[in-house]
Amino acid sequence: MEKNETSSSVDDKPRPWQSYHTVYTNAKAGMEGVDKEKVQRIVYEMSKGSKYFENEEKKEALMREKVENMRARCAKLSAAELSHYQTLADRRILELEATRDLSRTWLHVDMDAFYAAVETLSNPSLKGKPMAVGGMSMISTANYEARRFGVRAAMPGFIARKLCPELIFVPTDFKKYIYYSDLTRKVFQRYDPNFVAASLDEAYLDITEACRERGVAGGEIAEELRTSVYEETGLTCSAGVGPNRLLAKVCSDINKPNGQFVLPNDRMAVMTFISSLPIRKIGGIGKVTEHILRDVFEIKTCEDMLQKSGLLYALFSRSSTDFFLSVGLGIGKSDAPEVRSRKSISSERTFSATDDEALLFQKLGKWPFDLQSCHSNYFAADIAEMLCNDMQKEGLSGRTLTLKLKTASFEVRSRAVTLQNYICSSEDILKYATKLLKAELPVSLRLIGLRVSHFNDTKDAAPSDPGQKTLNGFIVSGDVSRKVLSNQTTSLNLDVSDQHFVDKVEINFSVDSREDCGTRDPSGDNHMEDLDEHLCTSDNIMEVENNDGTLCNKVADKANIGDMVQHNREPQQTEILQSEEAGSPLQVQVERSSPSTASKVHPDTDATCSSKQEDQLFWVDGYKCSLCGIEMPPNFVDERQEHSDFHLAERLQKEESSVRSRTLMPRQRVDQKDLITSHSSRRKKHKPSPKEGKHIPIDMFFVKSNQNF
DNA sequence: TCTAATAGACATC
DNA sequence: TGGGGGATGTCTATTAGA
Repeated sequence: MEKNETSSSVDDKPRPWQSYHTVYTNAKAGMEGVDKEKVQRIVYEMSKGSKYFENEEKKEALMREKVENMRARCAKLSAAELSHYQTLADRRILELEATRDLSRTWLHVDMDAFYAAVETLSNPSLKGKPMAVGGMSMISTANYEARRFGVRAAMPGFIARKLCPELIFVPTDFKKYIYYSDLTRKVFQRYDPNFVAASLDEAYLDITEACRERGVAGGEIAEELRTSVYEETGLTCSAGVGPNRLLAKVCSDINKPNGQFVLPNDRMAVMTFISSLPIRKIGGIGKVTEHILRDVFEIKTCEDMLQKSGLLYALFSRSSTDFFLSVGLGIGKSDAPEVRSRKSISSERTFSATDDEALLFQKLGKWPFDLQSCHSNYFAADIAEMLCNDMQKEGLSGRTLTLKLKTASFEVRSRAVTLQNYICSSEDILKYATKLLKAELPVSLRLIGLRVSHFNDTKDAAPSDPGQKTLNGFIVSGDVSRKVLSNQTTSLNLDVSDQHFVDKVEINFSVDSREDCGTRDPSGDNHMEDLDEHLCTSDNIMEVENNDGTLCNKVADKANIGDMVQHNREPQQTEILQSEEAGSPLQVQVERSSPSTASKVHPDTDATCSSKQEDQLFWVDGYKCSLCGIEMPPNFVDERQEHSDFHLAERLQKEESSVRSRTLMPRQRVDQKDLITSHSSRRKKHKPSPKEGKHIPIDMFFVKSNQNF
């Protein structure tokens, strides 16, 4: 619909790029004179046909659907209903108006093109030249010279280079940014010791007391602060002064760069300011919300929110409506923000899309013993380990693990499991993450992420520092090694902002909190150990494990037993396949096999129970399938078991087919093949959806499994 | 009916 | 030539279990 509207214009030439909505053409400071149509066309030309583009189109279609649904709901509202909702909305507006606080003065400081400015400071030859901080895949910041070409943050480097061929790319260097950020924060602290750092380059200051003590207006303080920042860092910043944080932030953007804007603490002034303010300028209203509000309700400015308050009240949730109406009134938070503790911690990596299952598992976590000599790539990435490191640095343990996946077609999925006990070790994270990932296979992925939430004791958890979270993300994307990350994070922990947080929260990173990490839950019961029992239901196997010292050996033993048993499974084949059809976990059957039998057979030497030696599966060098070459580490017990089962079923089918082929007609042979394929794909694929029902929590799954036996 | 868990979407820097 | 980030929080819808 919108496509049709925009695909032709005055001269009737098709302009398909006009319907490709990207953030890249949005107004941003320094982009006022940009030829938007040119930028849009180049971005479109470079994007079309790509998987990313296709996904964007899908998202666009979904958004249109949302708009249509909402329009339909609007149309269904009767006059009586509308009047009812208008009454409710009017009442709510009065309630919100009563909360308006004009007694405080907030200052929002935003450093101008911070990373780019710091880079120019340390390399003056960049001055006056278009420059971007980042790389070919993504840029973090562009200086104002580059912005004139349409280059901006969050734009892929290769598109930026197309827009501005002379663009200079500078890699991110967070040590520098943290150093300069610390300098700015030292200035901020002089005006508000409890300032709120929103990121490395942004902060909110309550300057009410500073203004009162010195008998000056907010604008004067802003001017003085900006001068101090420049004198002490050589960097410019912009500032906004207003009665609350929401307005102060909007104000700081008005005279960017190196400027400021003061909104008086006066209701009329606020309402006038708000009346023509585009909704997109408000923090919290992004591309999608703007689109919906504009296309469904014709809301373009903040004032329009009040005009359409009845409809908003009718169609949005209470919290969304409250937010929209507050925006319409220019009301924001003006009290000291409560210190929020961190709610989750995560780590994710983007890589070249692959459906190589071994590779995907490898991205998730490394094997718990040294295989470097076997396969150097196994240490290329290790998300579980990185997450574990980050958690340990902050003394966190949590009981919900979420696996995030981005498919080759840019579709984002998440799969979560909530455990009965808290985890923080990389082994535990890897164990559950592997289960979650396994259930998604086969799949081609370009990103894997892990997040831990539901922390052990949120009261004692570290407060979230937006500066740090940003830092983590960019350091990793900026080709900086984990070692650097570690150092920098440590350094940041000691910087001004964090002292500031520490002052406020009295965080306790005591040994106790670390002791809570791992497999022990607050009650003192060790559910994780229980779970291990469920995982490995053979008492005999447990004996072997309990007598064993290290985890590595435990895992390896488990795996070997699985491998060994595999070679003895031929007589049980019918039972195994039936069991699987019934939904029973195959691994349990296998692991219940007698270790004494297993111990007689070595995977590499077994030749006793196969009719055909060449069809036998064993793990070359302990990790590579002898039949198809797929690589799976020994601690991937279940995966290896399933893999073995697959080959076993395949072989049986082959043998059966070869017998039948002597008597079957060609068509019947095809049917047989279909049968195998469908069976095989059914066993591999399990992709639960909200509609289909919930994931069984993993620990519950194993408890149930155990009960079955 | 309330609550917790899950999944996806959206937003920010 | 191909190449489109990472960390975190909030909200909403849906579902299942207590």
